[in-house]
Amino acid sequence: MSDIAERERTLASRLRLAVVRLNRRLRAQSSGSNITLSQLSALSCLHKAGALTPGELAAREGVQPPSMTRVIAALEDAGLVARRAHPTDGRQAIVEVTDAGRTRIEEEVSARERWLDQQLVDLTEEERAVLFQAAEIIDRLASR
Amino acid sequence: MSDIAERERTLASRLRLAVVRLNRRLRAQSSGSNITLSQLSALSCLHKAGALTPGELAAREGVQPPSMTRVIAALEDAGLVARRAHPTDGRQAIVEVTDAGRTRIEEEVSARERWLDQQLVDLTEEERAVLFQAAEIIDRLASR
DNA sequence: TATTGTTATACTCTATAACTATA
DNA sequence: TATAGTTATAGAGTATAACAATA
Repeated sequence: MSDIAERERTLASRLRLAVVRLNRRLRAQSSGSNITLSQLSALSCLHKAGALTPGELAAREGVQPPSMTRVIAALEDAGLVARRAHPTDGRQAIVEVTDAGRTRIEEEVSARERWLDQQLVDLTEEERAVLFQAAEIIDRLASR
Repeated sequence: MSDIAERERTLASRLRLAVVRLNRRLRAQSSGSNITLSQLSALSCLHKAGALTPGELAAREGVQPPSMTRVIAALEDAGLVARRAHPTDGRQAIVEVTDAGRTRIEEEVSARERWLDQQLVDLTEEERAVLFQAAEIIDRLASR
């Protein structure tokens, strides 16, 4: 194995472990909160996009449609999103964030990310800059 | 909210989404494979550390003892780790990787990380350097 | 009485397969 | 017949609470 391939294997291994561990910590923050991490993620996505069909939302979040069905149902039960009919295609639906959902996003994001926020404040400016760039790169990887 | 706090909130939000998405992709690679991502992670940890008690292993992986009990049981069933008695404390056990486990680590790591490896190869040298630094920072955050 | 580990139980997240309704 | 979405089912991953064995 060449040095470059070896370094990449090490990078893959390190990145995998780091991501698995941080994901675990982030999910653990959900205890006692109102909505789950997946629900918050989908809600944020809808908030940015405006309104999407369930299929579009599943594609953007990178999950299969049945997984998104459950997330949407939970958000709808909580009154945070609403469905309306698609104007031209009776099979599809349009999902959009309600006023209550918009209010909740701000509350939840700050509540759920309090732990992470605190960790980030403790870093140096340079370290935060690295994470900012890394987040963009990782997002690009995971979207492919 | 100050500009710095706002930027940190954005960073936390971006980092959270990136980590959730990459974690999902990494777990999805498990399909068709032999052991799960959690099992591989514990196995790699034991491989590096030599031999650990279940409690030590749980602490290093950042999970609760009952979660590690299940992971160890699966690895033991597969013959990849073995237990032996603790020399001085009858309550504890020593878990270590078997020869079969050592062989499997190399196979699995390369098989499981093939997807991630390919993504990393497609990046620039600078992007890989950012991820390398980010992995260290994230691991430090998640360990606290 | 304190510590280590396991068992019992439950919930989140996600997938695939099968089904329904509409195009 | 093809597409969008849901329902049914299953498995991974993890936690807390209760228990057993040993210190």
